[in-house]
Amino acid sequence: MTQKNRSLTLRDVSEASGVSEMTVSRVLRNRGDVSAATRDKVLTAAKELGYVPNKIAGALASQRVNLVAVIIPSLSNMVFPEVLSGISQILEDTELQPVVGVTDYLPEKEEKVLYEMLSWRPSGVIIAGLEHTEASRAMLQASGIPVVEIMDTDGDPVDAMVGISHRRAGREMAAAILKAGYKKIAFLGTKMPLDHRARKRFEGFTEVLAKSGVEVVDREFYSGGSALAKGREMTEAVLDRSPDVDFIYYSNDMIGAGGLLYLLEKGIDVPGQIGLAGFNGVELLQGLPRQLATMDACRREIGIKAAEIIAARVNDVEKDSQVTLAPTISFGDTLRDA
Amino acid sequence: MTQKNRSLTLRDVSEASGVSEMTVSRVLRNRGDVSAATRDKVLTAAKELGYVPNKIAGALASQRVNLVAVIIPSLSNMVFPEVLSGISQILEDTELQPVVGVTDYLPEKEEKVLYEMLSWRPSGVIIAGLEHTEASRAMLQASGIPVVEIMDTDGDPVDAMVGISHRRAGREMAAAILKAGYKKIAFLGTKMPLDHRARKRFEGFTEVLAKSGVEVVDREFYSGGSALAKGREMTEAVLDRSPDVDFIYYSNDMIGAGGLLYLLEKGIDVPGQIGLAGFNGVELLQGLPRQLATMDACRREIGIKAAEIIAARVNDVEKDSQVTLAPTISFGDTLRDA
DNA sequence: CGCGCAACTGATCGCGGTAACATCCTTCAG
DNA sequence: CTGAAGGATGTTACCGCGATCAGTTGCGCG
Repeated sequence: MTQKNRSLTLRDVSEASGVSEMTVSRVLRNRGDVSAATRDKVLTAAKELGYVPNKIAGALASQRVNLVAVIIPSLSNMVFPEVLSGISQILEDTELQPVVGVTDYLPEKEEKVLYEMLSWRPSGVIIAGLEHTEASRAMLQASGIPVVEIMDTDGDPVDAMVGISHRRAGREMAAAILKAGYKKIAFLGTKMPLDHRARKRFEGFTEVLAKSGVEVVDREFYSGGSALAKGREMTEAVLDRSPDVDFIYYSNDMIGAGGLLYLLEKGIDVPGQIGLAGFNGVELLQGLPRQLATMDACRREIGIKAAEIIAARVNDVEKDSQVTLAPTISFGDTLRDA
Repeated sequence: MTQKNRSLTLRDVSEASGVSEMTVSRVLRNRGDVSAATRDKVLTAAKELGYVPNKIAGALASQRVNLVAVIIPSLSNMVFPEVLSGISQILEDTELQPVVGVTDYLPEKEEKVLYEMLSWRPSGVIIAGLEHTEASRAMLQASGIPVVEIMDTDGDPVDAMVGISHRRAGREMAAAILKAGYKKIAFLGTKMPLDHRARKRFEGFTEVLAKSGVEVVDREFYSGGSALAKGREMTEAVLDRSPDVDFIYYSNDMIGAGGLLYLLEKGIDVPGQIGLAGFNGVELLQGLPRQLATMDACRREIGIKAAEIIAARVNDVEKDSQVTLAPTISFGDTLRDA
């Protein structure tokens, strides 16, 4: 209520409470010895004025910024908010705070976002993926702060790395599908150049199929739009084109769910006539008529581990910095369990 | 590659390029006149060193921080990422940058997050809802920066406000349901004290029903878990308890979708025997066997308008600062269109 | 030929804090 | 009674940058 337009400073509080700025600073940060009496005086004055410390000045003076940059491709993907929640959970017990940047899967935007973030001198960086522009890698390298690359472990990290092997995830799914006796396998996914992890899953997938002399009989890619609807459309398109398909592997659960709903509506026997599998294990989809076969991507766990590494490093503790989690396959009701 | 551990400053670049720090600063910010020759020298040196400007120092010196605090309850709700995307879209064309804080629907956490954000002296605040703690309102008030409260317009804003009237949304849905001839209406929603907007929709909803002498015959609330599965469970529970229900109003589309899937499985005639409606109009759900009746919450639009207000205010342009958008009902396939 | 102006560059100061050190009291053991 | 130890506070010197103002140069023009 008592506000001109110049924002308050320590000096205002110090004048209001009759002590030096330094003492106010000490009180507000709970640092050093301050008598109970002055502490109260200061606290009261600060509250009365509605003083909010200026972290900009504080950070500059102390050379410490308790922010962790978290750089992810998208927020609407469901996957990343879960990673974030793992990160937040851990950081909540520290003085660190996550700050999120979104790249829309664009390397140049990633570079821009990273630059922007680094210019705030965060205490650490958590960044999705191992593929970055030359410049981005250089910045990360040069930043001198802990960097954790997450989600994926198929490649060389700049520093630390936490994730799963998407190639292996693809391989395992392929193996499970073959073991269950499916032969005419189709793949439906996102446009790939953008999404390295989906690409790697596909590579692992085809690799194992190839070893058994099997080839993907059909494939279709989408971008944009409602994933559920796209899954439906693409499934229809594929069945139209290749009626003898007996398995469809989707690059994510959402389009898989669309496909599942479509097939059930058509009265097709799942998993008898056609088997299905997705990827991610999104909790959101529990509640479908059938449980889609999928593979958990350990999203929360990845966030947790990554945050732990950063938190440890910030306190100069070394932590195991190459963590490969093992995704587990869940057969659900759409993949015959061999 | 050439990195000890002390981070680079303007001085390093200035020494490397043989000009003053001030000139380097000008080049890097594209401000003032600098000859092409020196500009190149500086840019080269900066790139070679991998210099990233320190915004902390810059912000302190210039008293300008190009951040907009965006405070929302949750990221996993689907609704908020969409608002965010509207905000980003607008801010991308300015020098402003959104920074997101999440409150988990907890007023105390909101207060903490707000405090934290304000301590970075952002240029503006976009915050979900009109209900805040006393202290939060005071902080917003005292901050002296533009504040836009979003999503909801049933109440008094601290400053600007963009959203829809959730009471009205509830009223309109109730009217449509009554008009279609449904009489035995149940409500399924989230635990309410946390979510004021859901509460207001419910209030508006019952208000209109009451005017026609109709009362909600059953209700059920949930929290946590997979919304789809919860919708399924709750719907089952309600039908068990009140078999004569002929309409179910869900507080969000996700649980509505769960209910829809459940009813279809049970072979119940929708919307003949039982009608359904949700809220939000989430694009994600296109692709369900039937299109759920719903009401668009104008999420993207809200983000856009809010960001526009902030952007205008930052440039000292006044903008219409109380925007009430009109949600439109979409009958889909689960509500008889009277 | 010198003045005025534009184009460019540099020096100084201070943004709002904090680290580190200095100072002033107490208190209490010897 | 003295001095060491330590608690409570103040003083000083930056942190890295940008606003401001003060040069410096070159050039057109009267």
